Amino acid sequence: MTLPVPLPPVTSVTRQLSRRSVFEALLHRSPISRADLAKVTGLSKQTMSEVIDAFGQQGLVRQVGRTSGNVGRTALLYELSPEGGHVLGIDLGARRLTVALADIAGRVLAETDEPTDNRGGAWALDQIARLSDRLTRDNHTHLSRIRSIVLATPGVVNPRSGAIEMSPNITGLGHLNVVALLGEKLGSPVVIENDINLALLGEIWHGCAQNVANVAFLALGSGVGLGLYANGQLVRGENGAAGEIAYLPLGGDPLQAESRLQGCLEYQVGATGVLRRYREAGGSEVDSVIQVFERAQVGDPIAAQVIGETARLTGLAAAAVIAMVDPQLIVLGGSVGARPDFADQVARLLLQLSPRQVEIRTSTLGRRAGVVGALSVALSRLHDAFFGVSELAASLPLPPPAHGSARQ
Amino acid sequence: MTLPVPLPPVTSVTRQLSRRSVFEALLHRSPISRADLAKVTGLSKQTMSEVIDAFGQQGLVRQVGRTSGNVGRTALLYELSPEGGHVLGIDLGARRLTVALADIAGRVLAETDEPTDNRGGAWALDQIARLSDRLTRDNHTHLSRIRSIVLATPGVVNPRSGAIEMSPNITGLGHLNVVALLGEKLGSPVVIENDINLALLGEIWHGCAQNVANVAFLALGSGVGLGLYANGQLVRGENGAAGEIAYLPLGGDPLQAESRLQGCLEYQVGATGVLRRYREAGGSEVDSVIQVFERAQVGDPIAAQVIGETARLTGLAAAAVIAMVDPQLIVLGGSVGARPDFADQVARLLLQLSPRQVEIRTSTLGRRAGVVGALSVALSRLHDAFFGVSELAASLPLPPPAHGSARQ
DNA sequence: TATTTATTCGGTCTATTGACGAATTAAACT
DNA sequence: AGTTTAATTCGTCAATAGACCGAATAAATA
Repeated sequence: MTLPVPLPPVTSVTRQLSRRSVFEALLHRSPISRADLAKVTGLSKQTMSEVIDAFGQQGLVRQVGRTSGNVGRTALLYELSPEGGHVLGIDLGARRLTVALADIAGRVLAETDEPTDNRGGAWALDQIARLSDRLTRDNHTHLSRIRSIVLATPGVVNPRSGAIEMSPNITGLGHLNVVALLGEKLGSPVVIENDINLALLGEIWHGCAQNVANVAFLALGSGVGLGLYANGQLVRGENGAAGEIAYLPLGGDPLQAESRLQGCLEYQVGATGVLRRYREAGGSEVDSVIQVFERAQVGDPIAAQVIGETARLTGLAAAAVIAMVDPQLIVLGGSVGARPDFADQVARLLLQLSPRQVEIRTSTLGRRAGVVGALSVALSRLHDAFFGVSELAASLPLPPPAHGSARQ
Repeated sequence: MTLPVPLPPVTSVTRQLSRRSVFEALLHRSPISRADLAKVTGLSKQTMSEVIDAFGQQGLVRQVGRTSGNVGRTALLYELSPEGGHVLGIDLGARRLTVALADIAGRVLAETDEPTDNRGGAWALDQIARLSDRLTRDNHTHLSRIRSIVLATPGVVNPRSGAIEMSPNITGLGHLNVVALLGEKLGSPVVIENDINLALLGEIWHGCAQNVANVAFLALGSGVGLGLYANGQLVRGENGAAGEIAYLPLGGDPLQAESRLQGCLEYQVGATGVLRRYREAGGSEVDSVIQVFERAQVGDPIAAQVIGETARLTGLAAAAVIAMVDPQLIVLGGSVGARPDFADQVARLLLQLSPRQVEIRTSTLGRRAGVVGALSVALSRLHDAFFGVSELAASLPLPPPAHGSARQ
């Protein structure tokens, strides 16, 4: 165990670009020799040796053996070292708290979960700190070596301040400065992101939506929500409220009191909505949507009808998503949405609802999607902190209109 | 008039970055002296002189006078030269063809229009070539000096191939390879983009949506369409069909034949839909939506009711946009949507439909929006061709999942 | 021996720094 | 008032450091 890895010293832009492309190659092709790295990146062998030396001194890279069997001198092989830094992904759900640990190379080292402390607020934050501390210690590292943390939480997360603006399911979280408190407890920069957005990114990184630039994630569980990924970027919206489709004006009168309170769509397809409709249609006593599904499977016609209506409304929401953002793929997730029988019904309806056919898949990561997505963002943030060129990547802004623009 | 400007010779990445930031400063602050440029860009005076010299030799920059009145030596002032290159924006509408000319600094030099050749197809392309040729000659330049052309057209434009996939309003355009044909006629690279997307970009550049990162443009005229701008980027969708909200399942039964043919929403709020509803409600003989508005203004209750219903459905569509992408601003455009009386009705309805209030504005560029947006894209493409750093991808791609990822 | 890897050396390109002359205004002095 | 001096700013020159590459060379191995 070496000393904590220092931040890389300031280098010139061009060296930083070289470092960046070497890092990227190491990320995707390790273990790899310096000669191969030079071929892949287009840099010279000379530059490569310099960069690898610097990486080695920072603990970013380690040697892992050498080639054999080929003609010519054997080559030393290198890979990213776990010493380079670790990241934490945390999914703070209303029922379950999950924490996962990965290293800078994106290797998921461990994952653990337990029921969320139902006293909420500060207790939940304490619980996060405890669980994170244990997870790191159990895996030969320590909180002080964590370089980036991302927290998944339900509710609207302001993309500028990081504040949680609506968190109906976890009590007393909206009033806390979670970023500051958790950052202090854990000793690393913390970023908060909406759980559905992170579930989407999870599916994109390790799940059923890999290598896709335009995806929508439609989550249906106790509530309803949407994650949008367009042009290879997460769409957060101006206030972080993109994807809050509870208020989509579908499935009922959007002006009636219930719609305005809970959201028109969620009033119908949210868990309480499904149970209400089952009850009102004369269904027998149940206390979870899962039970309605079970009833339907054993032949309860009322349950089947209620679920069919839920699928119809979900299909309408999916059709709206397709019409508006034209994704290549829609992933259905959440405790209800991820059920294959349910997804099949939605997909069948979509055949008639939308003129352009879009593939429908069910979430492959399930409950893990959020925490995996949190890891992916934490990892990206760590990489950008080391090798970011954010100020360069943007397109040139156009000049504002001049006052004397010609017309004819 | 000098010789055609040669492309800049290949330079190193770091010099290219310097050139880029000098160009950007010139774009936004000209006329400006070399000393000020050095301060603004952070480069040294020495480097600045080298870059400005190179720009001058390429014809990108010209001297425009000198400072006076200040203490110290006078400074020479520089600005981008029109010799640096011109761009064309073209809006090929079903009724009107508009062409506009700008120089590399974003100065709009001229704009002209005439009725679209209603024979469509190849005739329209010939007409574009004629009008473009005339516009450039009338403004002391020539087609051969045009470096970038963007064409606005109704219909779905495939973002990868540039092919026009659905163009209901202009006959015989879908079967032509417009990019190749027009590029050959005009002698410059041509890019095609959906007219509503470009109208949105026009409002962002020179209209009512400046300095906003998340905007939606809701166009209501003969048809209905949407342009989305999120994270400072246009959302095109996987097939370029983002914003094709004709098929949004609002305002009627999305499964009925008419909805599946024309789109559920457009069947109601498109021009033919409005006229049909007015006729079915017993309204007197009219042949344009404008006339229905005029009737309503002089007290025709049926016309008022029909327009109110149109506004209600437009409000529902806007509410759906707000719920899904959370824009900071919605711009209403198109011959119907841009009417202030109509927009007021929509805005009033939105107060009740959406829990979060979003500003509504009407298009300030009107019919010019498309061509202005085309200019802005043409300009951005020219800038990127000169100073692009596209190979420096914005974010490092994460590694794909390894096979042996840990769990516990 | 042929081939591949890794290192060393020299050359080029770019950017920065500090010094300097040129040009101009402000202030001081006769 | 007119002239001289100081201060300030602009742009260039020369020297230097960082980074890259290519060629030559040494090392290792089938």
